[in-house]
Amino acid sequence: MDTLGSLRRTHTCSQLGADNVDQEVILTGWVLRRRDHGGVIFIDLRDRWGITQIVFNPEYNAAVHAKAHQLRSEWVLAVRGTVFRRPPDMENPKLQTGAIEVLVSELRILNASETPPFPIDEYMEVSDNLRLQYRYLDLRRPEMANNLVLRHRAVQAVRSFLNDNGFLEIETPMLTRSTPEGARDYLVPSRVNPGRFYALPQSPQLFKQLLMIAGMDRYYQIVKCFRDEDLRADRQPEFTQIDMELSFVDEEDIITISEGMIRAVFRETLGIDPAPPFHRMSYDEAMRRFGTDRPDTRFGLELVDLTEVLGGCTFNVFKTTIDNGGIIKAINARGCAGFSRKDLDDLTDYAARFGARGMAWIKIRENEWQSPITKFFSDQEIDSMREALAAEPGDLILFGADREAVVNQVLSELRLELARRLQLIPADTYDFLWITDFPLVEYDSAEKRYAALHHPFTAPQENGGDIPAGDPARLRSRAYDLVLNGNEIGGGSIRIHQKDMQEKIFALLGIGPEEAREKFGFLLRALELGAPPHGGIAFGVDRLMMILTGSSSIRDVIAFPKTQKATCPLTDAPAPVERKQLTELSLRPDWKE
RNA sequence: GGGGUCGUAGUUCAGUUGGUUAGAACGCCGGCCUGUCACGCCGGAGGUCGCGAGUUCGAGUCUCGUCGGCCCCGCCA
Repeated sequence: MDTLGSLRRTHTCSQLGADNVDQEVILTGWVLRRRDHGGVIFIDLRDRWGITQIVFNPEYNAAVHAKAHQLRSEWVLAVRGTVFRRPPDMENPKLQTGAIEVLVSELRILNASETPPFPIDEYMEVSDNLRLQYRYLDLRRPEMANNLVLRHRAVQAVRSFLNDNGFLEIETPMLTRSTPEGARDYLVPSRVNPGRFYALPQSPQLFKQLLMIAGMDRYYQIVKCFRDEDLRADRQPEFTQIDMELSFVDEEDIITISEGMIRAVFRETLGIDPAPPFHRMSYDEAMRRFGTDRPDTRFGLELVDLTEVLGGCTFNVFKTTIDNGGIIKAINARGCAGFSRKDLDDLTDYAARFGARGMAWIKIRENEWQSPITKFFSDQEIDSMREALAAEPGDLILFGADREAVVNQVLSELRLELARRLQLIPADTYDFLWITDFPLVEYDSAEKRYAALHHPFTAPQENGGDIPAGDPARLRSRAYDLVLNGNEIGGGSIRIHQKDMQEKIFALLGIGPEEAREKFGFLLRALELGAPPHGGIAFGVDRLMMILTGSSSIRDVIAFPKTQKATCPLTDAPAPVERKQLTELSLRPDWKE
């Protein structure tokens, strides 16, 4: 084994080209592959930046060539050599450095490597568990390394943009207090305060509001947030937000700043310029047309409400649904009348995953509406449906009939599934959409109370002063979400900055004066001491990077992510602790060891 | 808490109605090879079929349980 000594690389493995011919260079990196011809040996040397072919020729340097025979995958090298132009027919257009190669005159083996447990190339899919167990090997793969590079560039673009716009980057505590509402907290026991617990922040929400009250005016932070809920392909227990808050602003200011920031990110990463202003749509319109508050507007297949049209129909399922206060909506799947029985069964099964108890359909033929349920509709009802859906021969109509929430969820998911199957979603399209005018609260039937749709500090729109008169569900909030290709990538609101209003909202949410004082007393007090009007927004970095890199899982843009059971196969966290540690924390275990 | 799916060589996978000695490719080891670039040719090693029960003359294959990966519902203000 050799030492690095005073050898320092002169170039990375992506830098050398025709301009460097005849130069003596020093490269460092890992052995990606060796091609040993008995005589000449070729090694693809890899570092974070790229790949360069290095050559060992016995006629040029017999001793170095002999030494190179032992090289194996993932050995760590430093080499000194001369850049040679490759003969024209031996250039490798697949390599950035493919015009040249480096003929090695000095080889230092800095470390050997056992045969890696999986190949460090893009040609074989490796199981997630193995990848996470050897994440440091997984991250050597250019695809993964490039994801981290792109993430770095995105975050730097954010910092640069916000710095240029008068923002201060300020850190907020990771050890804070648990608050009601929202997700389950990760708790941290306090050693010096037995029986008391910190919570890891679900977001820095209250601290950033306090920073506004402190007069910081414009704050941002690229910050970890923690939520102890079950994982998904786009959800990790710890995730990163671009969190910001501004004083003396309204919705338009936040939207403008956000659009500028997103634009900077896209320019610096993909080289794409998504020119503001982005489209906007009210929550009500999104729910009506797409059945979701984060519609993917890259394709059609919109939902059409047929409740009125079919109010008098004799089809018992529809009639009963409407009589019980439910709704009927439909999607016109254009040109899909040729779907087989199996296609329709598959779609019905898919719909069932989201709560559908069935899925009625009609195939529009030249001469008839082909369906088991056509006979229940009058000519007038058929005409009305034809008009509402713009139905033409060759189309397929899919129905949802249930409570409004169920119909919307089922049909919005069905819409996405149809678009995937019919390949209606254009690639490399980035469709931004602001959703505005959210409801302030929604009724939680399980808890039998109203819950904040966004969070309890979101300001109501102007008539909010009338609370609790009238139907709380009709109140709109000053919240906004940014949706990109059907993914919620950011959300925020103008906050309540007056104590009276905050107390009213707490009351509406069933948080009594006593609980409010105990849990949010510090906020209410701060609101009494000169709180400026303020608002903000937070963007999910991981989800944004998922879209920018085209990844199918959030794990591919996080250096060390967790499995779906929230474990880390690399460190084996979470792990048992010494009994003494628990004792110090005044915790007594009651689980089986 | 629930549903689905997968688990076989280092890796990715195949393995027929339950039936002889569990295969392939890549990788690995050895040999040959001076222009390859996912080099090539020849040879070789490598398996508690996730784990545990059960059914059976016989289980990689069937049943039950269990552990783990992934996807989803619930959950995620």
